[in-house]
Amino acid sequence: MSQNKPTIPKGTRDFSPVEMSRRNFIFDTIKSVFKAYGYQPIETPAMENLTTLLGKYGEEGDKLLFKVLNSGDFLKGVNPNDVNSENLNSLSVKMCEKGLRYDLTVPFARFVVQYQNEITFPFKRYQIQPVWRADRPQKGRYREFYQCDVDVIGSDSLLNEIELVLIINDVFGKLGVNSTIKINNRKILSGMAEVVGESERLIDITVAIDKIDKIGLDAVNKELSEKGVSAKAIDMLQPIITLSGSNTEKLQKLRNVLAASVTGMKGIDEMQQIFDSLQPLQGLKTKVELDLSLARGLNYYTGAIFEVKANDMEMGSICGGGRYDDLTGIFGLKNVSGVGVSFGADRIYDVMLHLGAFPESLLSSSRVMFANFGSREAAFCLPILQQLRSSGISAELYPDAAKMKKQFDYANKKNIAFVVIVGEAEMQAGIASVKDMVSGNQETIKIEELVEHLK
RNA sequence: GUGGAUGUAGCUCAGUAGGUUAGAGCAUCAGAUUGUGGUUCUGAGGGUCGCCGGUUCGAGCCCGGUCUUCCACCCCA
Repeated sequence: MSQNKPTIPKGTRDFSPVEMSRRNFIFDTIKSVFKAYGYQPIETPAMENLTTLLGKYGEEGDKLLFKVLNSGDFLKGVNPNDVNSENLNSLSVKMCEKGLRYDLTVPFARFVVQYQNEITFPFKRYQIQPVWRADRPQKGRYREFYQCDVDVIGSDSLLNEIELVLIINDVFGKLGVNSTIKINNRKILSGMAEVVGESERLIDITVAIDKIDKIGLDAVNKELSEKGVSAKAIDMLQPIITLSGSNTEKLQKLRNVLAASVTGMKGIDEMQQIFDSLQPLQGLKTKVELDLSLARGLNYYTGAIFEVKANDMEMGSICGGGRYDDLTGIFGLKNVSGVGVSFGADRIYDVMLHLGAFPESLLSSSRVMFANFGSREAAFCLPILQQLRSSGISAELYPDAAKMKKQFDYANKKNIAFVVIVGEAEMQAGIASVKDMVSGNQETIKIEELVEHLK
């Protein structure tokens, strides 16, 4: 018997009924939008083979993978000489053949390759499940959190990118979260690196300029220099990093700068096409802006890159994604391009809570509670409750014949809209006293008219 | 992984130079009110002061370690 207080692991959380109703509101909203665009759900296991996960998220990502210790003799195959801290990676692979998934995209790629003959392409799927990262927790960062992924795989068309923008717009519109979609293209970034003669440092360059909003231009230049980017190249990068104007103005300027790069020009064309298509779509509440400083660390992106930030609260990105031309290639299926985004439900929750964006109605459970006066009255009420329920009115009977004060208190705390009182007198007369818990008014209703009255 | 803060009742926090039985508000429960909540009044319960160790006659307070949460970096949803 442990005397210690029960706890849960660092960075994980329990969710109360109130929190769950809010979380479900987010999940249900997102799901309804995904369905409206014809996406179908899948699920994959919490654990994947470690070989599926390793090497997909960069060096940093590998470190953040939770590994699952083998069952039984996990030291089998481990040479005592191998046990030292310089050898942690190969050691952990010997003792752990499974790991918790780090995101939903890589398991999805695995899924697509594994079931390629049963899938109809283009395959539009959504997936809402938790993922785990051994990160150090802080604001908006958890070790267990939910991602809500939508992806189309098996189609090169830019219509998919456009559709994703519309989905993002719909989701945040329905949730009432003002946000901005930042969009960039990996090909433009490649073109930049190519034009300044630093192609092999693409990742370093993108990671550095990704920070411009946070640390400023000077610090970005310093970081570039520290990463070994030549002074000349940094100089050439300046007009690109600090590019301003409308989306099309930016693209125009870029055409001049990147004229020498075939890849870069292709990226510009792609972006132009996306913006042109979005132009005539009215009612797009969410701003879409070309942001060249948007890089995103995941190195499997090859085309468009998306990131969504909440306008009214400081929070990391609440949604992100992009196009990956060859993610399935590493699992043996070549030439299949996909594009998708992932909504961070937990961050969206934090933003909505901060903004007070959750509907009040989420707090109530039943619409109606019947007061309990004893077994005879309760028995009389049960059929009435069933009638209400079958009419779509959620109703409950207080389980004990407790004091009225206690029963009303309960209804009050649970935000129940009406309390129905059927005691001896009401039973005799075939009526019910119905109290509106918001206004405090109470009226007498015939039992037969209850359903109609409470709708 | 690096650096910094934090931890006292269910919650939000007091706690004076280390000195008897550690306090408040809110919440909970009971009563005032035997068929009426959200207002009021009265009373009650609830804490090994995150955990482990050290210094001291004596530690909530000082020291070391550890864990949690939070913040910055790294990276990211």
